[in-house]
Amino acid sequence: MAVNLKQLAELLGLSQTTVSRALNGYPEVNAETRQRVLQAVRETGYRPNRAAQRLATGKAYSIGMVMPIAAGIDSDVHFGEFLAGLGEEAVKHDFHFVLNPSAPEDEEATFQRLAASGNVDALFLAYMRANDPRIAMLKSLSIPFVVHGRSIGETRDYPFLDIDNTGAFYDATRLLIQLGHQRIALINGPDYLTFSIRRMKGMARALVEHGLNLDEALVHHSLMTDEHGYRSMQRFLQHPDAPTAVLCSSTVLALGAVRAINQAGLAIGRDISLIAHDDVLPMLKPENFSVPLTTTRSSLRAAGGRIATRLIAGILKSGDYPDQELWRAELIVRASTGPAPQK
Amino acid sequence: MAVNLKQLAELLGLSQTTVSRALNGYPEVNAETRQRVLQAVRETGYRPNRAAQRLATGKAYSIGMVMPIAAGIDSDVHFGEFLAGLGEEAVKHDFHFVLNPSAPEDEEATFQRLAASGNVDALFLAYMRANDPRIAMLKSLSIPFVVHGRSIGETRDYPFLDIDNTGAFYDATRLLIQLGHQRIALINGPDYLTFSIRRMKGMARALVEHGLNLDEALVHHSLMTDEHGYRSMQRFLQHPDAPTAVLCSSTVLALGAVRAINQAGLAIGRDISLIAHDDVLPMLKPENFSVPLTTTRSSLRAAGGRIATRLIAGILKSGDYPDQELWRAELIVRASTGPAPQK
DNA sequence: ACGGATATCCAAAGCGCTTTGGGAGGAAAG
DNA sequence: CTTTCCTCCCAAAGCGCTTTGGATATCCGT
Repeated sequence: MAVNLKQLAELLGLSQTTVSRALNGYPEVNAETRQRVLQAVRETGYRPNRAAQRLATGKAYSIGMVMPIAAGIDSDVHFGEFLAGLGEEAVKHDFHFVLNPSAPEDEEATFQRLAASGNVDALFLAYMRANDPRIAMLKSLSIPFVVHGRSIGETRDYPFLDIDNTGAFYDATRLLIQLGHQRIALINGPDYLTFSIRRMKGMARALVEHGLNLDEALVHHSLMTDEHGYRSMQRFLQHPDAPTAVLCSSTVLALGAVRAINQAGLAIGRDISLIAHDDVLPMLKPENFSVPLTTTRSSLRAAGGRIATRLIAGILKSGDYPDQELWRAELIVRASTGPAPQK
Repeated sequence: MAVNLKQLAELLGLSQTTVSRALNGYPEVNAETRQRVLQAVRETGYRPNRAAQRLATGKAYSIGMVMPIAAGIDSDVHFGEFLAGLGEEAVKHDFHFVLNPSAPEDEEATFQRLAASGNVDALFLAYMRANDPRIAMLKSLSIPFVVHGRSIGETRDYPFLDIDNTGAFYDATRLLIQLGHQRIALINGPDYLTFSIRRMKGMARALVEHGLNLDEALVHHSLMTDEHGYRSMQRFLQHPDAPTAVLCSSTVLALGAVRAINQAGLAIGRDISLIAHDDVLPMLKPENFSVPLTTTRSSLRAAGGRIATRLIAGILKSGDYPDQELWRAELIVRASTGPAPQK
C-alpha cells in the first residue's frame, strides 16, 4: 500500500539519491525536478519511514521529558495544557515523546539515563526553581535542551522560553495603582518556583515606584487550585485593613477568589478589583466569568508548542530560532478592575 | 563507545545470527553458548539499537495514546498518576509514547491517524463511557489496544483492565449498613463515566439487599476535586435528614468532605462515617488523614503499569497475559467508620 | 557402516533511508 | 579546440538488526 523511496524513484525515473535530496532540500537538484518529486509525493502520499531515517541518520526523532511526580505538579491543569501544546506540535512533525516519570530526588539520574539511551535527541525542562541545579546538569549532558521558564541566580547561558512575569505583574499592579488602589494583595503560585518569585517582584517594583509597599500579610503562596484561591481570598477579606484589589497568578486561583468575594457579598470591579494571569486554559476563559476578568495573558499551550518547535528545529537543524525568548504578557482590561472604592 | 551486534559477535567468535538468536530466545542455540552471549552482553553493556530493530521487524516499539483535552480530564491528579504508571513501565522496556492531544470531537480521526501512521504498535483508551463508540472504532482499526475500564451496554469482547467498582462500593456500603447506618450518601465522579455508574450500582445493590433505598438527593456527581467534595458534603450536612455515612469516589473528594465535616464541628468515625475509594495517590494517603480513612483501595499507578505491560507483551508476543482483567479493590477499615450514631 | 534425524551454527539478503564519491554534459575560460 | 568548472544526477555503501535457507557435525537405529 504505502510506497517507499525506491518505488517513488522508479515511478519518477530518478534515482533514490535524487529523490531523497529533493525532499531534504539539498541544493544539487534541479528546481523542476524537485517540483516533479514533490508532486509525486502528493499523489502517492509517500511518507518516509521513520525507523529507516533513524537508522540512517542516527537521530531519534523524539524528545524526552522528565515528568515530575510531586505534589501539585503533574497533577495540575497547567501541566496538561502545556503538554497539549507540546504534543500537538510534536505530532505534526511526527516526533515521539519519551515520558519519564521521576521523583524529584531521582531526577538527575533519570535525565542521564534518558540522554545516554540514545533514544531522545533533546530534553525539555520545566518548573524552574531559583538556583536550579538541573541546568548545570543538562549542560554537562551534551544533548540539546530547552527550559520553560528561567532560573534565578544562575548564568543566563542556556536556551529558554519564558514569559516576562515581572513585567506582567508590574503592569497589572501599575494599572491598579492608577485606579487609586493602595492595598493590593497577591495570590501567588508556589513560592519556590521562579515565576512566582518574579511576579511578586514585578508587583513590588510597581508599588515601590509609587511610594507604596508590599505588605507581606497580603501575599499568599500555594498550589494553584481554585480551593486555594478561595481560602486565600477569604482570609484577605477578613483582614482588618482588607485589600481593595487582588492579583491572582492563575485564573484557576481567580475562580476560587471570585467565589469568596461573591460569598462576602462584594461586587467585583467596584468593591474589589481583580486581575489574574491568564494561561489561556480552554475551559476557563476570563471573559466568561460573571464579571469578565482583567488579565495578563500568555498562552501556555502556545509556549508548549513553541518549545516543541524549537527543539525540533534544533534537532533537524531546520529553521533558525532565537535561543532565548521572553514573551510579553498582554494586559487585557475587562470589567473586574475599577477605581478604588472611597473609604 | 557502545558496541553493536557485529562487534559483539566478533568478540565471541560467533555469527551475528547466533548472537541475535541467543538474545531473542530462539531455540536453535546451545544453552552454553547462550550463557556466553548473555555474559558478554553484561560485560559490554550491549544494547540493541532500537531504530535498527524497528526497521528490521517493522515494529514501532511505541504505544499511542490520545490525550483528551476536556474539562477535568487531562487536568486531574488521577490522570497524572495513571500516566506515571504507564510511563514507568514503558521506559523499562524502552518503549516510547506518542501522546496525541485531541478534543473529544476529533478523537476518532486522531485514533485513525495514529494507527495509520505506523508509528505505534498499540493504542490505549481510557475514560470509558456507557455505550462508548470508541471501542467499535478501535476494533475496526486492526491494531492492538487495551482499554482502562469497561464500557456498559457493549459486547464484552475487547481487552480491558478494570477494577470491580461495583463490588468495591457494594462492600463498602455493606460495611456501613452492618455498622447500623441507614442514611448513606455518595459523592461520586462524573455521571457519564462508567466507574461512577458502577460504583453507584454497587452501593444501590447493597442497600436494596438490606431493605434500604438509594436516596437520589444523597448522590452527587462531579469532577473529583477537593472543592467539589467540600461543597457536596456541605450540602449533605444541611439536608434535613442528613446522612450518617458518606462514600467518596476518591480521596481527593474526601479531602474536601473532611474539611466540610470538621467545619461543621462533627467528629469523623463517630458523628459521621466516611469511606473513600483510594487510588493510592502518593501525596494523599488515607492513613495520614487526621482521622485515618477507611478505603477501598486499588492503585491507579499499578493499573497504568499493568496496561503498559500487557500492551508491550502483546506487541513483543512475549509472556501471556489475560485479555480481560477485573481487579478487586481491597476494603481497608480504618478509623473513619464507626457505628451509626443513636438518634 | 550408512541413511536420516537432530542440534548448532553461519552467510547473506533484506528493512528503507542517507550519503559518499563519482560521472556525464554543457558552459565558461584559456 | 582543449581545459576547467559547474550543474545535475546516479550507483553503491552503509546504518544495525532480523531472518531465510542452508551448512556441518553429531548421533540414532539397523
